[in-house]
Amino acid sequence: MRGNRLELLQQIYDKLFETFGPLGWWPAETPFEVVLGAILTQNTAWKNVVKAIDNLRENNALNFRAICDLPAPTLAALIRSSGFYNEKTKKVKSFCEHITQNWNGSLDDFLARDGEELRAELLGIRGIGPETADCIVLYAAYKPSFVVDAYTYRIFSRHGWIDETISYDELRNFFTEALEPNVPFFQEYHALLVKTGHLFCRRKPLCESCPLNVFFEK
DNA sequence: CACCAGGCAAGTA
DNA sequence: TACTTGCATGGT
Repeated sequence: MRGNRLELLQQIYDKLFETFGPLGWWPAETPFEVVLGAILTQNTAWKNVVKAIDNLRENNALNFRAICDLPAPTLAALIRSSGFYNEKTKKVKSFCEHITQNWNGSLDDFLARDGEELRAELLGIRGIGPETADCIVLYAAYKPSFVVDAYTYRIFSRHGWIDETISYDELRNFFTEALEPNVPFFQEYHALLVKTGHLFCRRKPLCESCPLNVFFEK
């Protein structure tokens, strides 16, 4: 595949969208649900997160105030299925405390700011690393912040498009330096990469039927 | 049975 | 700065 990076990234997107799209991420009803899901899915299969979210909903706890008021052990029990439940309880609580103490409890105000400022502030909260921060900026605040994850590394390094040892921010820059910032486009691109990784980039035999294999030829 | 999932932080050298 | 380890359930 020759040509510049923008061309390559656009062609990859087009191929994946033609195959799987549109996926309509993030699967959530509210920005707060996006935040919860982004934390709960850290190193965890999404299927197990859905159970936790459903549990919260059934207990009328799927909202900011309820999560703030729930005792930690109770919250931990409700999100048990998502794994690392003690750690994740602390993370969810620390996020809520941050909003309460710094934004008078207004998640809307917190999310309404400039994307880069928001990202930096998110990274200062215990339990929110670069991927979780970018998910919140992109899917909860609707600001263009490209999300990179383990599948992005695998897909792009196995094709020889990047060195697998580059940092998160370097891989993120690989996309944002070439692409025009566009929220729906970034949202769908990340979803398509996760879908592709999930289906074809787990074990090697599966790679044979990956739609991106056409890019190995030219 | 082993291995992995839509990471992150803390500890070590 | 660059590794390593703990966190933990549930699916394949």
